[in-house]
Amino acid sequence: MKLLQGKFQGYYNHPAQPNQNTIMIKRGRVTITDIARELNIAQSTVSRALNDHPAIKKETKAAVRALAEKLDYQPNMLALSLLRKKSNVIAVIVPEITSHFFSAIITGIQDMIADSEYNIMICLTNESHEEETVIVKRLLKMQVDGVLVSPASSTREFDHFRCLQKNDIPVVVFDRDCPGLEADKVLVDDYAGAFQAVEYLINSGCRKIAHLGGPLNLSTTKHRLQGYLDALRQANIPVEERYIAHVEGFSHEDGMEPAMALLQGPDRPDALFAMNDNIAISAMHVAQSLGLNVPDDISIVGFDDEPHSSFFRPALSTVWQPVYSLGMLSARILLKRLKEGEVQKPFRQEVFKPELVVRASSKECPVLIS
Amino acid sequence: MKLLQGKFQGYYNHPAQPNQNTIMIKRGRVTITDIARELNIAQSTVSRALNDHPAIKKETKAAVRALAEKLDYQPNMLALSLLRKKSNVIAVIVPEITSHFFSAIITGIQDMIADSEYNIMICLTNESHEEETVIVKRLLKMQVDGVLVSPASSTREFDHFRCLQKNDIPVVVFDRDCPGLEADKVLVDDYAGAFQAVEYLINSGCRKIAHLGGPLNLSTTKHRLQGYLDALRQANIPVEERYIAHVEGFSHEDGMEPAMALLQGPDRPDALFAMNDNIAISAMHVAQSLGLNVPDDISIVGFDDEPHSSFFRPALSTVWQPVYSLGMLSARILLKRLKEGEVQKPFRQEVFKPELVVRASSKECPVLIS
DNA sequence: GTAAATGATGCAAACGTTTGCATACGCTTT
DNA sequence: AAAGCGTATGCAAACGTTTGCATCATTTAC
Repeated sequence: MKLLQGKFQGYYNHPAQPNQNTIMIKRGRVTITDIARELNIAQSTVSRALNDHPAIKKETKAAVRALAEKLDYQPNMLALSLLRKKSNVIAVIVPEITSHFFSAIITGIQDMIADSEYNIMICLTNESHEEETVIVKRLLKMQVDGVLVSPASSTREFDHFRCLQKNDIPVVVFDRDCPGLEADKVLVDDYAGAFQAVEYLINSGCRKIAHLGGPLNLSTTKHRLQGYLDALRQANIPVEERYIAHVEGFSHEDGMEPAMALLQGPDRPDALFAMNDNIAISAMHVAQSLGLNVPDDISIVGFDDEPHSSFFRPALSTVWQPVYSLGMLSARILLKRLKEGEVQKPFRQEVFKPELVVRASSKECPVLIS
Repeated sequence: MKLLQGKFQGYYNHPAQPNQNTIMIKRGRVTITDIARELNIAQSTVSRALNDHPAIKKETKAAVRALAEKLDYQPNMLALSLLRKKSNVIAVIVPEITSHFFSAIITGIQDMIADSEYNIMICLTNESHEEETVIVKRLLKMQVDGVLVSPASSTREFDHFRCLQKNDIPVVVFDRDCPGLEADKVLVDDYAGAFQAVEYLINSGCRKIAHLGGPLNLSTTKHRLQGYLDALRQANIPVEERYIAHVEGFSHEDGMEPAMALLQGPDRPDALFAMNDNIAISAMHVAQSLGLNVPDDISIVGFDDEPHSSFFRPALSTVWQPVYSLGMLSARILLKRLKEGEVQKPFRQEVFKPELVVRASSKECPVLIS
């Protein structure tokens, strides 16, 4: 390997060198200049004709359009984006999309944005702060126009999002809050949802209520824990540390072990409030495999109300969240920001109310909650 | 409103006119030219310095890099894309993402593409042929480099995809086939999966086996139906028209009515093979609400093996599909095509084998299937 | 001591579009 | 006939990069 000798050679043969052959064959995309040449007129005339500029003669317009049609001309958005300094891309950063929760939010976003001028680019962080920052760097280079984000569970500081804002890219935070970050936010009142759920469990007669919670630095799960605690306090029920477990992830498997520990531990709880439906379901599964009756021996309530949750036996009581609307509103707010052109400081903060859905996995409640 | 008088005025004030004020304030993105000006050197030198070109002095490189760092310079990919005629964007066209099926495939695609040079753009068709064609038009304008697609259930002809190919954009079809379209394809042997499932039901003693199928122009559901039919034929069981229903959509709600019709009809079936887990689950729900015992009165088998399917009671027997691998492979094939630079005609067609997962919603089978 | 090689940098074109301004023509008005 | 105006078009700059070639100074070789 003659390394030093051919030092330059390899370099100058870099990807984009104008290899005549390739360029002639490859990428035969027809441009505005092609049409102009063919018709013996200026590019500018072609451009104006295609954009229906009033200063262009009818006949010219007709001729241009006919040829454009015939050659199947497609405008090159890249060129326009460069000129306009506007890529027409909105990025959506989410931890994952396999849960119904995030995929439904994204569907809401999509539907809102569908007939705007924008395209959406979905980015998955896999709950990793590191991947999140890498993604943000990329988006910056890509010159995205706006960003919708629900941070990874491992993210504790938000300088990368501030970096976006510093570059005049509006950021809208949804579902998972970024405390300390000044931005438009569309959140869910997780505290109220959890409080409502636990209050209901108490009213139905449960006293030993356990909680399977999530990562503590995540606003959503933190607030759910707080709602749980406050509901207990309000009813003068002492909080037992051993009734509170923190689950690592958000999927079924993650819930099994903690659920088993709780249910086999001393002084088994008579109710369980899980931080999401997946965990609730695996807890129910564990309970039933231990021979317990749900809800007679133990009431179980989840969070999210995934579409299949009503099909479990017993059907899962859970807290419904307006996922689709949440996506729609987040997108709408971002679109508005983009239209305004990043003036107007005051950030919006919208909070959706979740709603308890009582099904069969929890004991009936003699007292109606107002 | 003096319409004619000011005819031009309004037009010439179009969006991108160089409004001095706005341009000065807005979009203060620092460019390579800024760095060059600051350092009193040529743009080209800055560019080469940043790209570690060997012909640039160490000191120059250091100075450029230092300033780039200080000014937080971010390369503008739009400009590069225009120059290279390569947007570095791969589009993924799917009917929806709320089902675990497609979202898991997308996760596979993402993971494969994550540390390549490409970004992925996800596009939802909502099972609509029209939206699909609109999306393809957009992608063409955006100059995407490659497309992964699973067509909408209402799509019957594929000229829009051919249009992509005509523009040198490689297309990889996954899961749902596009018959007649010449392209790389990554599919699942739905026929074999269905055959296996129904053969198993027969071996377990069922004779009156019903099928809840999907849209007939969709390759996947068509093949599942065919597998069902052939398995019956192989066992010399006559095919009964009244045991076959076609479900409109793919979600729980869509399955309820057809399931009810089947189970309340004359000569109730003793087994049911559904085209997906959602439909299977709603059928199970209907059966149980009618007081039937699953699997003693009726065996139920689904398709997809969604993560929660083992948590139903009884746990759902179903046909597992390698969704994640399917996404990975599709993406890998596309990446390879992109690297090759669209030569080499022969298209690949990969077919994954699904696998029957027997759980409790179907009677045990005395004879082991080889 | 001159020719050739090497090292470091600059110039300018290219990618495809839009758009302010200039131009050219024909017509009316003074 | 000169000035003015409206209509239709062209010219060229701009967006931010990369890169082939030219340039210039310095060193090396003979």
